[in-house]
Amino acid sequence: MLLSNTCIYGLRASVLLASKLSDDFVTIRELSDELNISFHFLTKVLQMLTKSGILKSYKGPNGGVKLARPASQITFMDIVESIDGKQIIKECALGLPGCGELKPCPLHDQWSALKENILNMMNHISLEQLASNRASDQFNISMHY
Amino acid sequence: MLLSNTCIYGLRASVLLASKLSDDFVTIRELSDELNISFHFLTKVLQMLTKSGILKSYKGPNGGVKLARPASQITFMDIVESIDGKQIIKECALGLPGCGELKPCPLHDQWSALKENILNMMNHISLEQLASNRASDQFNISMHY
DNA sequence: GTATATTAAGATAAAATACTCTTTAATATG
DNA sequence: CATATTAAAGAGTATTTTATCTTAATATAC
Repeated sequence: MLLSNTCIYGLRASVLLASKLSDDFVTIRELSDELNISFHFLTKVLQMLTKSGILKSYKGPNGGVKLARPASQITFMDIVESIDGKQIIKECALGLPGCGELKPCPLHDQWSALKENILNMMNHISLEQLASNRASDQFNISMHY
Repeated sequence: MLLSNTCIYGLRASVLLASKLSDDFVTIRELSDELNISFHFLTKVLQMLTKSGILKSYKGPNGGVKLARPASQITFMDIVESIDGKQIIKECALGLPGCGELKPCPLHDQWSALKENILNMMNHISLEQLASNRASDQFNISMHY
């Protein structure tokens, strides 16, 4: 599994937030109900996103969370990095110490190519695209034998 | 991280076995020393591969483990499935219940394409190729924007 | 058969991840 | 000010993954 459960929860909540038309704060309870995720756990996850500046939060009545920037300016990768960290994809699949351009491991070239594809996807797809289900506009991935 | 640590250990040990010229059994101690992995833990990992028929083992003096088939007939995926199971790559990155062709989630198409690439690589690269560092012969992955 | 080499199996421990519960802080409303 | 609503913070539990240690089983050599 590439992404942690925690990260997937964060992504799903963020996409849901991006799909909301109004700019009002949305309560975490509402999100957790819609997504069928434990309220308390989702609270923890969204705290991470708030701390990293992806969400804004507001306490008290009519409070909740909302995206801190327009959905078009938040990428899939922003969420992933904020929750799972920058090193989701290891240098190489075999995790060999010191694997790199200089001393590539047996799988280095193939892995690099796949890694690039994954990272590109994450870096280029925005919450807006995910929310509007138009993510596919952006990409054309192919593989030749 | 796509693969578990356990799985990566199994892969590294298998590639090392595939690189041995003689058909003798190799002790797990020798493998763990060469790979710098805890002997006891590697023993557990290789037990999985033995149980699933990828390795043969032999107890006692001159015992050890060896590949059960020619390295050309064992794929990267054989090892991965045997250790991390068949579901390394979830249906879709967002892990939405019920995501599929019928009711695709926002990321379904992109994810499917990447997934295909990853699975293809794992299914087509053999231990022989990994051991001889000729894995790159097989592939030509590209991505267009 | 005794000693030695080796994997297999089981029991336990440590660390990371996933999840829950309780309390606190901030804000709004009357 | 009192009450209600909400996120933040903290403490605790459960599960999974990673790792270690000990004992058993199997084979060899003498």
